[in-house]
Amino acid sequence: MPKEKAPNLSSEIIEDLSIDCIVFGFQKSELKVLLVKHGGGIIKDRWALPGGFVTYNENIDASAYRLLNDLTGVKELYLEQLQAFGEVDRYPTKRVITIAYYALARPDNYELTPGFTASDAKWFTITEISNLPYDHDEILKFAWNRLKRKVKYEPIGFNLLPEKFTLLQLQDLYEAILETKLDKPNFRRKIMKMNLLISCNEKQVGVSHRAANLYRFDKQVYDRLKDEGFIFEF
Amino acid sequence: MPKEKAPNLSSEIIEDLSIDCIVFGFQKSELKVLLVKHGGGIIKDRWALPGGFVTYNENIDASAYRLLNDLTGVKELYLEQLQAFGEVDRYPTKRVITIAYYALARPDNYELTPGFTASDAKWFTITEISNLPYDHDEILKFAWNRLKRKVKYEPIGFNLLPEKFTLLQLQDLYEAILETKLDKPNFRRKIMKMNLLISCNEKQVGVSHRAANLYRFDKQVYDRLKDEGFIFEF
DNA sequence: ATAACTTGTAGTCATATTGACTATAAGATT
DNA sequence: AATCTTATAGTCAATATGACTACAAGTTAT
Repeated sequence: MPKEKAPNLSSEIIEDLSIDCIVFGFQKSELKVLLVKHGGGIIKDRWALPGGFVTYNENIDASAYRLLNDLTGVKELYLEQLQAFGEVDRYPTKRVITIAYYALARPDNYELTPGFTASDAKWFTITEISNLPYDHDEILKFAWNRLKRKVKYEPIGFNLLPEKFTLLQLQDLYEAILETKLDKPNFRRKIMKMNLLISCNEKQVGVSHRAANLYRFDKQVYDRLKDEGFIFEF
Repeated sequence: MPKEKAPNLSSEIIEDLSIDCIVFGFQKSELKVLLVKHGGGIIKDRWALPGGFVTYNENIDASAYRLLNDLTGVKELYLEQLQAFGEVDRYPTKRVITIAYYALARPDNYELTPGFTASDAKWFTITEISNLPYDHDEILKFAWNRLKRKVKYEPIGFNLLPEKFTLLQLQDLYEAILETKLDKPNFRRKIMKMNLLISCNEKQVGVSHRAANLYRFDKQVYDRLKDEGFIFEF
């Protein structure tokens, strides 16, 4: 059902409203974030969160998708709004309020193709990121805190892990997000009791130790738990 | 530390950016929401969430406070941002993105003094609210869902209950928010174990049945739990 | 080939928590 | 005095938790 509204419905940008995206990834047991290098403008050659301006004729969610895709080539991922950041002086040259979005993705699934205002795009280990321009450090911290809280009442991993994964990989993910160490047998017991995982009846290959069983998420249970919410104290 | 930035730093409004506030209250065992009647404009005489436009020289948080105070007289309450709502057609005459805030308050603490663009201000029982203009129904629903989720990992009640309250009042609050019935002895046991409540060693007066003990929140524990978060499955 | 090492997986156990109750207390009202 | 209503204490079986131990199944080193 397309909706049309007459006034100022153009693809001109709204001067004072931008979008910034935090895309989390998980790779080699580390939590990653996708950043872009600016090709020009006031922060030329600096790494920052992918973002840009909203236009009059697009929903803000659509704007986040478009910008992320144009800047990095990443698409078809689930973006969720975090919140707006609107300090008067957060942007140096004029008043710009930004709406932050975040997403979870598998870095290996994407070939990064920098474009639009981005001269480069790259996954960074989250703990090694600092001194981002504007208030991007604050936004990133906010996003990470949200993620830390989120993993306690919603299943997570579906968008971050390969389709088939071991219990240790899942545990590593939780440990990377929460920045803690968890007890292996207890983690396993807790996860298995949720009926969230289906055994693939396959073992991992190419590891120099006893091969672990591979699991995949039961999408039905996953979605149900995501809707209902649960309580997961680690 | 005042901050000054040169361009477009004026008290002119940002045409395409508004604020809407959901103020929750608790009164007579019911969850309430503060609405205002519009004194003019395109929804003259209709009840809606208190809100208005942001100006170039104020932070968005400050804007929310200002608008709420100007419209209803309510002030000195803790506002927290929910998120932005930015469908292209959410506002009829032009493109306006709104940032929603919510707060918890004690209705009895405030004398409502409608002003600015509001001709009236009133507390409504949440379950009786419907057909708000724009996307305010959606925003309200979103806010309530957030509150429902929030009570499960943060203490709540400090801003909603009178200073001294009974365990049943606290339980009524949870029941009103969550729209469920809870078991009295179990609720009591769970709450008491948190060390969140301090007995006032006083009984309620003027009730036509056995008077219950009065409690107040232990602010230290309350704030600590609010920071740390906890897990509360009812 | 065997030992040493690494990770996987099963299981133990004391303690704490939960949910569903029952029972009794302390008033107020009829 | 009987009958309400709400307060508050306690029971109990079932389940969950945290901190472990033990053993399995492979790889790599000697």
